[in-house]
Amino acid sequence: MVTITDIAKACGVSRAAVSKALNGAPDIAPKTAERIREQAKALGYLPNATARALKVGRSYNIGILFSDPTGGGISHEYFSQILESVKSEAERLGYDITFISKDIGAMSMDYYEHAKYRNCDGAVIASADYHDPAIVRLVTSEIPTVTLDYTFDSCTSILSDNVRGMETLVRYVYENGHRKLAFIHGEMTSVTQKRLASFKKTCASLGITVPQEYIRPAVFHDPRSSGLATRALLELADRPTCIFYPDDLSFLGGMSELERHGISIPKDMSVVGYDGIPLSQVLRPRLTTYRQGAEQMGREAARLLIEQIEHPDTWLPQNITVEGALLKGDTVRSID
Amino acid sequence: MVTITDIAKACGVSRAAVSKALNGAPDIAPKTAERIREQAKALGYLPNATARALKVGRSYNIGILFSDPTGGGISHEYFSQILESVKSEAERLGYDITFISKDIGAMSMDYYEHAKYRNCDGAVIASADYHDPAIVRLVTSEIPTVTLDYTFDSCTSILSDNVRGMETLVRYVYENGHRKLAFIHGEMTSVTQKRLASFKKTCASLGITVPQEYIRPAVFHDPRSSGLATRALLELADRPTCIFYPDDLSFLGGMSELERHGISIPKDMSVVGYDGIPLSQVLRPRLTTYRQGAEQMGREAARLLIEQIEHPDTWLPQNITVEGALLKGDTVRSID
DNA sequence: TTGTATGCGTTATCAT
DNA sequence: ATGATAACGCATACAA
Repeated sequence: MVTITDIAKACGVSRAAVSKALNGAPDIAPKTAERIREQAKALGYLPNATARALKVGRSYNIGILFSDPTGGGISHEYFSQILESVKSEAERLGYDITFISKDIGAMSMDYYEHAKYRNCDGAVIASADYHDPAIVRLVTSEIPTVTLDYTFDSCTSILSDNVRGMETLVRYVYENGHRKLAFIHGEMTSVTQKRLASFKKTCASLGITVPQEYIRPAVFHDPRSSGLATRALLELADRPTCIFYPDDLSFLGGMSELERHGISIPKDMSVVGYDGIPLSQVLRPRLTTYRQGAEQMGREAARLLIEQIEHPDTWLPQNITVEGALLKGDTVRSID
Repeated sequence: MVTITDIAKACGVSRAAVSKALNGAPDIAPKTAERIREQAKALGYLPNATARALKVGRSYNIGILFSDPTGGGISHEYFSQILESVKSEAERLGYDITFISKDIGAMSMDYYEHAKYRNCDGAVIASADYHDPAIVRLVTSEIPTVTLDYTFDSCTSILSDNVRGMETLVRYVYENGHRKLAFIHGEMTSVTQKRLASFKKTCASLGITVPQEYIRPAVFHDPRSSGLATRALLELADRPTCIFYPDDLSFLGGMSELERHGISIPKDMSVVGYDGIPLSQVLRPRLTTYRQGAEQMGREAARLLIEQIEHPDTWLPQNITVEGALLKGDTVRSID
């Protein structure tokens, strides 16, 4: 491994001079700096992030925390997209990203401890359970954090516009003549609460009454549970004309259940999803859904986190809402 | 930040004693060690991975490299699954993972340089293009590496059993009476070469002749290109009875194209996919496909990489093939 | 059994 | 403009 000491020797200068030249310090003679840089390149010098981090107290590394109790958090397309965009934006700004988890090897640590252990300059958090004390500890620590889809006081958050998204979907369905809307929701997270509240509120403002039995619980990203909820809805004496699913993937469970009953989409039943993942627009019929701006959310999360890291003095917590867009698709039929 | 120096002071011992006690060194009095550990916990001490890494030359951090020229590498379910399993196995063994990429911030580096910069103890590589000189440089460097779905000399690799997988699919289709098999393949990677060769070989051994026009190029994970390939197949005077798709996701493109032509699956056309991602079994009809053992591949990759890192002396490169399994699904019709 | 001294690679402070 | 030196937090060879 070639270090600044090697370069210093080769150039006949001190290590300090090399460090300055390589970091573009002003108090170094231009031609000397040039000579040093050439020599560094010639020797194949690479800065050592570890040594630098130890010295300057900044690792240029940000932690990313995906916590999903149902396992495989990363493998949901919505999360993957966020991860990918956080990653590329962070890299663009000179930061690497490392996953943060509990219990690394033999040592048992919580998220905060893990982040400290790795000297993360900050952390992006995407969690299904923001009540987890370990998450709260990290968020309320001195480590700069940005949360996704949940707001803590004094912590920047990036929010999907769940309220408007759901309102947009309900209105679209309403405009197509539907008055009997059923809603299958995910676990009772804050996201679900927002969507459910928006669903009810929008229905109310449109003069639609939603019977209690039209609201069914299921599990996010779990087609089976949404399939069961669908079956329950189909067993009702007075069936809905349109079913809202917790997310696009969950719709697939409903789809097969409907098919099993010989019910055609959208001829006999209209449906809408949520998320707008690429998959939803590849299906036939294309799913009517609401696209969350996952890439933009990830990008903003990385950008704001790094801004906070680099300018802690002028920083104020922000709650940014990223707008999505209605994807009309073909699964909502216009009825009279 | 509380360091071993603080603990040393609080306990009235030297920093060395603290270090030894915390690392369970044998040459320290049990009761002293106990006292030190208690004090460490009381003070909320956390080891500093950066300082330790600088000292011992090991970062307990492994790099993971996903390179997919078509962008968003992580967001394909197959890759996500591998990432998730590499991550959890590595963490179980005491390692964190960091993404490695080109061009981090202002500095332009290749993969090798990035890995060195971060002092990665090793790297897991999943690439679509193993001819990329930057990848070759990393693989042939002194950094321990494990490759997925590609074999380099003197480098451990984890391979999906593409040859057997394709053979299994062909035989299954054959047993269901099909003799006119079309094959839509992805980009000409080594994976594609193996699958294509296995397809042709198995067909030959079963006495099936595959006309040139039954072999169509497309792009992995790109439903549109597979849709176009499907259309081309449908325009043939002598249509195939079964179409092989490059992967499960690509099948969706074919599905909508078939539907557009009023062709029902599997009544009028049989199809098979590849990958066996969860999605494929949620679709109706369930896709006939071959499941690659993504979780197992990731786990093995992490396990073998860390074994190599920790026992470089007794280590030999291995090429491990992870077996998959036929998912029969419902998209291959039995014909006479 | 415990402590002292040293160095990992870098940067920052302070002389020169 | 340049260099000597110390320090970041830790682990280890060696001395006591």
